[in-house]
Amino acid sequence: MWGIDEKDRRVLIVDSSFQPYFYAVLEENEDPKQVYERIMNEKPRLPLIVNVELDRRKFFGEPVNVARIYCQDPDAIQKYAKVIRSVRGVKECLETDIRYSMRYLIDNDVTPCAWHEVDVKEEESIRGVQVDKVYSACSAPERIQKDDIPQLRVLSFFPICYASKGSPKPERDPVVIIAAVTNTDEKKVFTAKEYDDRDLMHSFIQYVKNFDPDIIVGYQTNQQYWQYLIERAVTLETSLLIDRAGTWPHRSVYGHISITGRASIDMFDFADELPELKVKSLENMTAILGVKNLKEQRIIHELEYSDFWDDEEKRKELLEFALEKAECILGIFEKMFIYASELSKLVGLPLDHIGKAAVGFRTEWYLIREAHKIGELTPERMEQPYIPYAGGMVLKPKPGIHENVCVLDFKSMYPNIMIEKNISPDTYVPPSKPEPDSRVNVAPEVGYRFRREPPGFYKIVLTKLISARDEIRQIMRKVDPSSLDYQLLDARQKAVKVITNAAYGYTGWIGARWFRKPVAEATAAWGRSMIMKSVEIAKELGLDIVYGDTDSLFIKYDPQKIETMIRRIREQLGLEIRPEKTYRRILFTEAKKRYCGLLPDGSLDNVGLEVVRGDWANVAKATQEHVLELILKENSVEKAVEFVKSLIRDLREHKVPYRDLIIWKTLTRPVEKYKVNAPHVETARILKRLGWDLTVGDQVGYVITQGSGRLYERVKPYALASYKEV
DNA sequence: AACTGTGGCGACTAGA
DNA sequence: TCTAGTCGCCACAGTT
Repeated sequence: MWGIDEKDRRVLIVDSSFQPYFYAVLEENEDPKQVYERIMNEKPRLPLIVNVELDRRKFFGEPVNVARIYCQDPDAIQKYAKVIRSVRGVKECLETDIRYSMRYLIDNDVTPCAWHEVDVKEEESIRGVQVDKVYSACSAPERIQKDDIPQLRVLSFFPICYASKGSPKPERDPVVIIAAVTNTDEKKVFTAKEYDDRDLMHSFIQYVKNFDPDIIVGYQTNQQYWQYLIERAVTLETSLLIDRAGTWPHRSVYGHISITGRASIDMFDFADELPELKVKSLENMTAILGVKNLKEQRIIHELEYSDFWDDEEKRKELLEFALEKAECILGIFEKMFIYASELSKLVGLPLDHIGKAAVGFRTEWYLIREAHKIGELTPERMEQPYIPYAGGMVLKPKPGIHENVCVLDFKSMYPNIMIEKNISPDTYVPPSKPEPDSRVNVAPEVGYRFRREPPGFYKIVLTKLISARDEIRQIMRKVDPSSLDYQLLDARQKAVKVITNAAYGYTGWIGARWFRKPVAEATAAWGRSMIMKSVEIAKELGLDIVYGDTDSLFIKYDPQKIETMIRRIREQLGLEIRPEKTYRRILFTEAKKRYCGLLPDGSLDNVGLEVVRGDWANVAKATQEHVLELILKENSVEKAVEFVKSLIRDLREHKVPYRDLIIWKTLTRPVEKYKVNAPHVETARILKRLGWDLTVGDQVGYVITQGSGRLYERVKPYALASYKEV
């Protein structure tokens, strides 16, 4: 364990007492002691087994006999489990694929980014290990209540690779600049001697060693830059020793690059946490987080790096540019750090893994920890066929403009349905099984059964999450909103909310260990039935419903009747529904999931319309937004028409900024795999021909040039077109 | 040759 | 993590 102690010393604690293990689940009709003997008989073939213990656990809620098999070498577990599986009386082996490091954290309830107490003995420092103290653990670490954040040393860096032709290639092209900025206000720019980056690499490595950061941040470092630096170091036949243990950065789980003893964080991985961030560039993320306005940011396109480097005059600009980028990255880190560490604490994945782990894995690691606490075994991951199921219900909107519309929302609908009906992977009663004594809840439409008692795994976990969030929000009310404490609590409740919301989707994910399609399907079915029943209640009261989506109803405002409706829903359905907001005026088209409403504070709520989509040019989005404003706020269609006319004039006269004409789209597959000639695909093909590497997830920006013919025949990458031809 | 209708692809958002 | 839903564009067939 790499950590920081209360005196801000960097420490390494080695706990050699921990033994990795896995479980063998025993057949029900077998005598556990006999199976134990049979397992022990295998010992000569499996010499690394150190101990076998019999125990009781639960698997999908069913009590089972298990043998916990301790194995000296974690790498041998998979192989050993294979042998043990064939022992008579062993049904299956479980938890064989839980990494040793995670096993340690879970079993000792050690939480990353949190304070713990542990009895230690000081040890001699280990060669090549860069810490203040090395200890061995004499006790299991114990979590303590302490929220202070220690003084962390953070280093942000931004490299610039010279590209002689297309994308830079590490075996050919040097790293010409590395800008580094620290949270102690040090700024450094390392440069190559023309095209020789040997010294640059050495001095950067030396600098990192000297500053000894706890956290190294960058942008696109996991996918790009670390790999580049690694391969570059190999090409130059130098070493890249920048960690605290004398090893190279290495690729680890989820495609993350690990730096031993430090947390290596790629801020790009956190771009998904910001839904309003459409084009995931460093510039946009910097702007959206309020670190620096777009207009104040220097722009040098990747295409131009080599031109700037080759030209002595412009080279200075490139250096300043790199430094600015490193500063922006540090700024982004500071805005996101608290959230990242709260998420890490909640889920239990280390800070450097949490960003790269997809939502499904975050949810899963949270569940694995909770399962361990209640003696529930974690299922193995299994291949599942993909079969879709029916989800939420969307009501047809009444097109046109409506005045005073109130939105009623069910509070955490799916989680609360799962709690209320005890829907869980372990409470599901398959058709082949008889109805248990505890009786069952039967889902509407789909007919799946879930036993009512005892509380299922999901009910336990979701109840805990929901009440945790309520508690945090209670405390927040008493805290000064501008304080650090408030930020901390807010980040904490957001992290809890994300995991709570993902729980339903998780059970329907075919990659999930706890995948049970009936769980997801039944939850959605109950959701549909709830909303339909609510519509009935509203109709009985004579309320006018103009729209609804999954867990919400849009109703013409009528305070008394709405009050009655809320009460009836609580009494008859057992769920909480509440007024979320009221629109002064709202516009629906004939389409579902698309509308624009005017809120009491005068702001517009744009839902689903082009305004909020990332695949429209800025000029189109801004125009739609303004038109909606004129219609909803000023009630004037004429003004809107006039505005559009003047905009078209501006467009023809090239008065609209070039940047606003670019259309961005994401590549969802390798360029060769596309079946159609879509504009963004054609753009990608052009870039590829010029030597630029494009992979899945890359965003391409293009403009449509003047002329006639198909759009894909007229596209150009935005950096390669001139305004005149657009 | 120019238009119209339709099915499929692809990207993205709304809601949990 | 899931499903529901929209919309633009392309490709192709059929009509004017």
